[in-house]
Amino acid sequence: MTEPLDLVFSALADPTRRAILTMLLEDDMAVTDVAEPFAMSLAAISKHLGLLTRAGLISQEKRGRVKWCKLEPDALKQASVWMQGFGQFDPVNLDAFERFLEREFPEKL
Amino acid sequence: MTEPLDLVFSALADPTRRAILTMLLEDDMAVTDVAEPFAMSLAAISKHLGLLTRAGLISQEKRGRVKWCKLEPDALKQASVWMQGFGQFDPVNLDAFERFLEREFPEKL
DNA sequence: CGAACACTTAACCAAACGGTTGACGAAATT
DNA sequence: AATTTCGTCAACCGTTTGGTTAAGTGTTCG
Repeated sequence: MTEPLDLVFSALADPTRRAILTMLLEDDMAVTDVAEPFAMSLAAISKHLGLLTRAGLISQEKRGRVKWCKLEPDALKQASVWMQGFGQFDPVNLDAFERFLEREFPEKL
Repeated sequence: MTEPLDLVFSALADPTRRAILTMLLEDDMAVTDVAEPFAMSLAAISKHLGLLTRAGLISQEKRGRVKWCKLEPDALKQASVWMQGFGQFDPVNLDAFERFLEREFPEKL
């Protein structure tokens, strides 16, 4: 019953997890390094990373004894598309943007 | 400690609440009408609406004995902006879009 | 006035969440 | 071989969440 959007949005609902994602924007990181700035146990961070992985927002790959965490921003795409459905996020004007699309990228439509 | 983004994302994490928002996209609705399609009590829906209101995603105005629910899509904006920070959601090309903005709406930049 | 309608609130419940500590396994170092 | 490092797992704990039912508050209508 648990849809992908449920996983993604509830993953994003926690400030620690959003901070982790922001950190991973810079570069891939080991679990220990992800945990370092936070005032909580490594086990807690490990759980957060597990949740982010289940949501598809990051991937984890073990090389040697260190497990690398990698941002998977594509997982945000579906959530972003859902929100776009509510419109009005365009900084300017949707009609003008559509005209722009037709003019500049007719092959993508 | 609870930031606005926490409220918005956790509000969006529930499929019932997302469905309610989608319904309100059509038109403003009374609480009873919002509850009608769902297989749960009116009290449960009332709680969901309270949460959506606290998150700023809807507003409620009582006229007579019926309380009208209105979508407030602006509350999604900050969340949308946060996600945009992870890039790659632009359907086309961000650079081209920025050039478009400068050309079409120089006064907004 | 009294009854029906539109909601909200309170009390309760099971399950999930966010954190802890402690034990553990697997890889690297010495 | 022994030890340290990296990370997960299990058990536990208090709080929050998503639902229930039942009672209560207004508001409208007959």
